[in-house]
Amino acid sequence: MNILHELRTRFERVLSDYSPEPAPLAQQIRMAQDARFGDYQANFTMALAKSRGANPQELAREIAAKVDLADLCEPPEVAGPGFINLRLRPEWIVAQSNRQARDPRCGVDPVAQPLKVIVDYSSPNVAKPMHVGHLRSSVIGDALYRILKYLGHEVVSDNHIGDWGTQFGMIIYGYKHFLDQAAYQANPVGELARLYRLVNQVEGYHEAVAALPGLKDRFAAAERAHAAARAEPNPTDKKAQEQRKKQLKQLASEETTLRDEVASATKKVAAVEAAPQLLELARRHPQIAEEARLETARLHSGDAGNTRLWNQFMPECLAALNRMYDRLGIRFDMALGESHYQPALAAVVEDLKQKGLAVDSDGAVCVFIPGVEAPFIVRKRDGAFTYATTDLATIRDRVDRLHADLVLYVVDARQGDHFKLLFETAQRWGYRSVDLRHVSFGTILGDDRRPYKTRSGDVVGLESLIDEAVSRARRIVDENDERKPQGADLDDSARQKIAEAVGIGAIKYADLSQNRETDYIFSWDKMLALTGDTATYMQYAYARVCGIVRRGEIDRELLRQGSAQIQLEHPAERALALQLLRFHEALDGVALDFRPNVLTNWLFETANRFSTFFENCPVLKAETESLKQSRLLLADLTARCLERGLSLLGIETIDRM
RNA sequence: GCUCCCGUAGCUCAGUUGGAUAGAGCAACGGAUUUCUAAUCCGUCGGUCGCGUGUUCGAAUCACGCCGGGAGUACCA
Repeated sequence: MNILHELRTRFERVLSDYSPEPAPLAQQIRMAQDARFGDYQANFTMALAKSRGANPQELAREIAAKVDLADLCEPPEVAGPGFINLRLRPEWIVAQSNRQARDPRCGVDPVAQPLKVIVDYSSPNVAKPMHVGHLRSSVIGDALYRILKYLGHEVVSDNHIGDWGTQFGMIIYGYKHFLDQAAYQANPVGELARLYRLVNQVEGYHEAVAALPGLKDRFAAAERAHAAARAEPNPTDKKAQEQRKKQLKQLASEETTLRDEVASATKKVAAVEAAPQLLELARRHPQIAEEARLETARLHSGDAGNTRLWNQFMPECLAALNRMYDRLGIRFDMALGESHYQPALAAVVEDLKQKGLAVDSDGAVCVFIPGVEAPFIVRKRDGAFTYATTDLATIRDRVDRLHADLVLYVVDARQGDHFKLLFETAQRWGYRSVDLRHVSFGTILGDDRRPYKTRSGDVVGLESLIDEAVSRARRIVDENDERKPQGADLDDSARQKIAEAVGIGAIKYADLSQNRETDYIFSWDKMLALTGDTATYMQYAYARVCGIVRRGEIDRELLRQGSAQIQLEHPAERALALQLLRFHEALDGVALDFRPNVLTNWLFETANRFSTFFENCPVLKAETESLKQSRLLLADLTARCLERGLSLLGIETIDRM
């Protein structure tokens, strides 16, 4: 039961007498912002009265009198300029709560018309170890997958892994020239990662050496230009002053950018020159970038040796990825990587050309979208396909074969331009019925608020992030357990299990609780915080219910099957029960714009209200047996909703902590 | 140059397609434990919602213009 939805439906029936478009008006029924205004409020009368030239308060009273709400609300009140305030009837809340307490789905009815949804997320490059940058896509995507599925949609998760790109050529080149056989035997993926980094570093070295003189010249020129502009007298005219200020700023920013580039290139060169072995290696492989590209090209054209290497590397790489996903509790229904679509790419380009969508330009094959300057390159000058081509082939497959209604791409906001072009091209190509959505999220920034760059060297690996989170959690678990008044009651394995759930939950929650659009500042303390608005708080509330149940030796299953009835006398009980009834609302809220933080908000509020209930309403020592049963049922329902809600975010619960 | 995003309390952020007196967490300070887990609860302090103009009954939210920060922008994905 979605209360909000129910109220809107009831109002809509009346509103159709007032407007040909009652739905948008009914949308203006909201949860009340202030408890004094009741539980829900209708805000549409002011706008409606305006368009009809009526008095809003009179209109509000008129509509309020017509709406059939008697079973679920107290008589509506009109307040202020024409708000209709709605307060739910206690009996109605009680009846709904009792129903919800017995409902295995926690009061969430499946959607009437399920959609076929494909959620595309995580998409790491198999050649490189996963790092914090992959976290957001993986965690947000997994949560959306679970939530949409729970709402009743037919959802498929797909890990569109990068297993066919330039990086593979680099690994193959590294494998052929720099392999440490013993290290590869011991830890294949670790050695491949080392090879990737090595090739990347040497490539970067040559690039930097080649670019440095030019960069230095440009930097010096920028410095001179900036100095010269500064030396000029300040004009007296106000407009000219502003213009000068702007110009100076621009020159300063150019200077800074070039200074950074020089510094970065110098650093790359210095790093290699500081290590004689590296330098020697670089000298022996002057064409490394070009050679690595050739290895990629050979792989793509079916070269037997490189294909054999690819087949040799892939299982190891995938196994390493899966170990990480296992630990994070993330699973995919399919993992169709770039290589999977390789055979289909030529046909995509041909088709685009035939339909007149793609044209030759500077030797490349591009789609041009009117109004957009940048081309959408589906085939490079050297004949290779790009990720644009792969993405188009993927859409074709997802629509033609999988019959997708909706495809979510959970990808960094910086790829917004790519998706804009991709979706536009797909439409023109004929894929109009499918809803393609870029579920974008903010960039991970460093502590200095500057974008967190993968190649900066200071990459925080996902593995070490998780280890750190778990060990921090373990320390808290130990401390807390030993401080218990009755004495510690957890053995080592129990503590470790709790630490895993709490630590990993903390990481996920930190990501999910933030509006996905905003940039994310990477901070150990924030990501691993275990007090306040964190997963731990919800897990703790859950564990407290389990504590009550344990202490009272209650069989929760039997409790639900029994005849106990929820009664809501104390304000804390009412507040909690009403909050629990809004579970469905919260999930619908997530689905509306694919924002998991709507669910984290709900969970936090729920745990909050439970804590208040816990302080004020003794359960096992309730005054009467029926009150005890009522509170047990309410606590059980709270636990089930918390457990369900957290699990929809991919966060585990533990019975004691 | 063009396109896009961001600017809310000391810090990190919410703010549900415009609603009533802008909310949390952290930090600071003060309380609460003979009572089901104090990883908690209750309270205090803290804000020209970057600035300005406009749209209207009503703006943190919408439009336009500034200021400040960031991202993307032809063959990497």
